[in-house]
Amino acid sequence: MRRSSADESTRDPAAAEPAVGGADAPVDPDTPETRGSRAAVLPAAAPGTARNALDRRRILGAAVELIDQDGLRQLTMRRLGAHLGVEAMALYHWVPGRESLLDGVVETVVDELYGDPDVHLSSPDWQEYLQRLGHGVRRIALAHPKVFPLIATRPPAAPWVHPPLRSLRWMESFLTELQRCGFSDAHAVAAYRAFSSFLLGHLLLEVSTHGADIGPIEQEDPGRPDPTDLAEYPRLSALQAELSQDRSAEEFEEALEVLLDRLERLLDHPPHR
Amino acid sequence: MRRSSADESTRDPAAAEPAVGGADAPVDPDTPETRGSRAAVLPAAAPGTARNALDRRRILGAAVELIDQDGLRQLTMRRLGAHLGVEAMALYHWVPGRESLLDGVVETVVDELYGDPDVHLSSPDWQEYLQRLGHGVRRIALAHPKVFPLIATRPPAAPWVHPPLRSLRWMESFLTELQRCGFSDAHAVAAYRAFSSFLLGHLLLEVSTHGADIGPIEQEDPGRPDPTDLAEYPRLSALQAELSQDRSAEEFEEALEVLLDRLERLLDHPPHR
DNA sequence: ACCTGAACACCGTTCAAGT
DNA sequence: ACCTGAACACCGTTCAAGT
Repeated sequence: MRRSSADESTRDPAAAEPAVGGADAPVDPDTPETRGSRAAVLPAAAPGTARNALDRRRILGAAVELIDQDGLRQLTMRRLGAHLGVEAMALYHWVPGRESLLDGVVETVVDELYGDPDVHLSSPDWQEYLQRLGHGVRRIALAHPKVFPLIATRPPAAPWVHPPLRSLRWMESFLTELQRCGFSDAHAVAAYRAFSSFLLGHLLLEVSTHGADIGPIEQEDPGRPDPTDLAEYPRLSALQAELSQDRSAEEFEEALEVLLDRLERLLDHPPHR
Repeated sequence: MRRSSADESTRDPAAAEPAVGGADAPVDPDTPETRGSRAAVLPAAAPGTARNALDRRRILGAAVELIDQDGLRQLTMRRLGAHLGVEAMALYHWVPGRESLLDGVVETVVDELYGDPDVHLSSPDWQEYLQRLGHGVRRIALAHPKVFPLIATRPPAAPWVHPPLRSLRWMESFLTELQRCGFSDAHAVAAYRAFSSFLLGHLLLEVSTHGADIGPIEQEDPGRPDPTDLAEYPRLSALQAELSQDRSAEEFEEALEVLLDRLERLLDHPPHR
């Protein structure tokens, strides 16, 4: 599955143009050197010329890779350095510290939305816009199930920047689209919150079911013979087959439809102010 | 700072009666000694008799306290030991390790539902049941905003044990109530998943907005003058007032109503098998 | 039975020193 | 300009030893 697709810095298979490092992409402002190095180092870097050219983007890519593989707990400055063929201390030249590294990981993964050919910043129909956006975010969550809890729980930059979108550009796009289609100020914001909440709940449940974890319990502990002794829970054991089924895809589809219907009804009501 | 406030085990100011340690509260099965010590040590323990009686419950209570105060990252075996007036290594007699400690923290907080006089395991009306249950979970999330991300993201014991309920007993109760009211197998399970997803999304968004964090960035960094430069985002800056408002309570109420309506419609449709 | 001291392997991070 | 070595303070965890 998760091939070594990130290795040759071909991290955005779809969008060759703006992608992550677009000039106006919101970047972490606290590392001034990125501004210069980004445009210069990255597109050049012929493989073979400078073998171990370290830079912020390569570091973040490797960090995502490590979390995808081994989980968040295994992402260590020292391990990340080793993975990149470098001492851990070299990373501090490109990243202020581990916390900021995790912020960068979240930003990197969320920014994959820009590379998704099925998601657009603008669309004639707001319902199609939300459909595509929702499915795009879902694809990201499923592609990085061990990163998603981080996306969901990292403290937002501002209190109104919600997970899982977490991006000023997407917020701007979201609000613009809906207001262009007739949503009032209050209703556009309400829609943004309802949409975020829906995505967050559904996708966190889905990746959590798929065995995502924050931290490594990975190992099957043979000492504990399946802690689920259902003897005392008759309803539960009767429904176990039903409970074990994974209907996530259908449920997502249906809940999204319900949400869109609900939002559509907002359009008929006058703004409440 | 970290006073000895937990020392006299007066950890539940509000609920003096059943609270966390009801006799039949589900306890972590992997430490057999709890079964004995619980009933014996805790209710007895006249303050002054055995000053530093350590046990699993006191440890978990102190851990919750520390996370509530200082955040997850500050919860360290060594700090927790110090908080309890004991060397860190003493904790390993009552708890297998840090991971299991965190599981216990989640269980402890979720079990506060049993002490909530407004939430019942059974109710004549399934809608009232879900209303009370939902509000109970919300109260817990707001009471422990720094624990809730842990509740939301810890890997579940079984793939069908979802956050945020995370308890076989509540699952059993949930399914029993709905089936008693006419929900089919498939519909009861679908309702359980929809309800979990709604609670998870809404509450995680709410506590995340309230500045919960997993890890300590707590400090206001004066070097970074508010990273929100909205110059390039006209819609966003126009709606900033709207976005800054906290309508969480109303939104919760309304979304819960919508969910209940949606579930009610399930009752009219024949089970799809 | 319960706790401690000392030790081990591993963290994140700083900083002077290398090239 | 970029990376390394050594060091510091702090982790989780083990285990023999104390009482």
